[in-house]
Amino acid sequence: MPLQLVEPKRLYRQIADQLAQLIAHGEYPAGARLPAERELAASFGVSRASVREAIISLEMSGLVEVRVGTGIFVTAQPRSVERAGDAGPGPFELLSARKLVEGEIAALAARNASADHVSALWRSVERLDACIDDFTSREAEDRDFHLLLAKATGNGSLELVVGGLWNQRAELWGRLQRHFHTVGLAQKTIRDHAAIAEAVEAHDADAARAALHRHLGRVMREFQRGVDDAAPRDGDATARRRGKAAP
Amino acid sequence: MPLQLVEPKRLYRQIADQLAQLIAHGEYPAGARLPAERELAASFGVSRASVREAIISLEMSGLVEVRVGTGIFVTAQPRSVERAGDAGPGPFELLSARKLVEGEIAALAARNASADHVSALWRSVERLDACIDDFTSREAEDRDFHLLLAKATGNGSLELVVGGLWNQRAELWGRLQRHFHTVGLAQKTIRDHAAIAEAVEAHDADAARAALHRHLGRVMREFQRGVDDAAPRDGDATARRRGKAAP
DNA sequence: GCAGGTCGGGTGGCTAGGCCACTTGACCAC
DNA sequence: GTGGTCAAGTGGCCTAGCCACCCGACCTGC
Repeated sequence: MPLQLVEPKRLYRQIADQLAQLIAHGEYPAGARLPAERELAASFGVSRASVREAIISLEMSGLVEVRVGTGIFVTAQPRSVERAGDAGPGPFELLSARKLVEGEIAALAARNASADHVSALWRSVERLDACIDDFTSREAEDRDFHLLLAKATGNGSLELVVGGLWNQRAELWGRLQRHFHTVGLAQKTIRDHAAIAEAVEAHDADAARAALHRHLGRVMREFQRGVDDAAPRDGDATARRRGKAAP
Repeated sequence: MPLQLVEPKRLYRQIADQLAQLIAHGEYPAGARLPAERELAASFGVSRASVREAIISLEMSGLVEVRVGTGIFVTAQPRSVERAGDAGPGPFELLSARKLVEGEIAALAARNASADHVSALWRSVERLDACIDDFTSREAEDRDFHLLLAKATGNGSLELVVGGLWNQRAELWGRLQRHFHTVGLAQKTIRDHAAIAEAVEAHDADAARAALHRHLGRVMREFQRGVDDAAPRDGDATARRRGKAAP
């Protein structure tokens, strides 16, 4: 029993976390086949049902693809960011796109949000605080906050836009998460979200936009640091170039 | 066995879909408790394991929240405004979302566009002029222009965002057959696109944003006229109501 | 009366073991 | 070579059961 019985969180999440880590660390590269469910169950010391639940959650996150009768495969993702080659948008593009789009969304949300929307935002902040130790639910809560912000604009299309941005993020997830899963970072995120919620509650559009820009700006800087730490040679030059116009 | 044996997709997805429908249709309003897993299993005629998998997928989608020893609860989010016969965002929501998002994209494009990008925009305007009589290629050309504008920002994520907005548009038009697109409208579109291209070429961000706002604002007004003609009652009141908070 | 405890029914969490349908590739006959 | 068969491996799904937890009803005892 390598996993604690009834300690912190649901079993399938622990398993999903561990598998996600293995994938992120390159143990199972994109396109690779994971061990069979029965093997995973044995090696984790859990039942096959729990493994299946974990797999389903990974499937939902787009990290993994299940082919019946064949196996479970790591979703084919664009080449790793550490390699200079890039297919699809990189993390900095995504983050600056989010800054642009979600900044305006925050401003509009500040103008349109109802009391219900505001309290939903605050509840999300509280939930994030509550699950600070659980990587998976932290991710979900983060996403939720930004979706709630979009919802607070009262414009369903904008919700879908933000959802699309988070889907883009999911594609980068395996690469990003290594740099993004410290608790300290999550705590800063809580403060940022709270600042945004506050501005929305005050119906201050400019403050909301600014707070969101600060939030994502900080995330960009943190990620930059992560890239520098991981690859002090030229990783950041590559990354920085990717953030500018691509001729 | 009310559910087909080995038909289309995995069981848990079918169950999740049905539950999501029930939630969307207000069968289980926000905050309500779903029937117990065992009951759901019985009523669906499936095993509890499958129900659990479905619940986990709904949990991952943020539709549902599981409280151990207590029950499964619908997450407090009012996506159930199904009433007036429309699911998903309406045309006015989509257009104002595009105004918000693409306005900023136009401004950024004005700052970042290279000479190549600018000439690509002009070529698109010319092509639109050339195929003014062909409804289908006119549509494609229109879409192309807006995608080129996003590409001119140099940010791949923004291209995907605009692509997503046009997908929303495609779905909308599937629902409401009314493509009130006239040649006269297309000619105004050409002028609008030209104005945007001009502002981008001049690297004038504010002018670009304003030109795009004018463009989509005009489209909104035209569409409004179409709605009024077709249904003089309250077509837009519905749309407007959906923009406010849903109790 | 009213705190404070107990207890039991209901709920989700997880395990064990089993059967089925599907995929794949090796093997064999033609 | 081509085509078919067949068996092993895989995920899909089920049954049956025990456990930990939550909560309300029901008792105590002050």
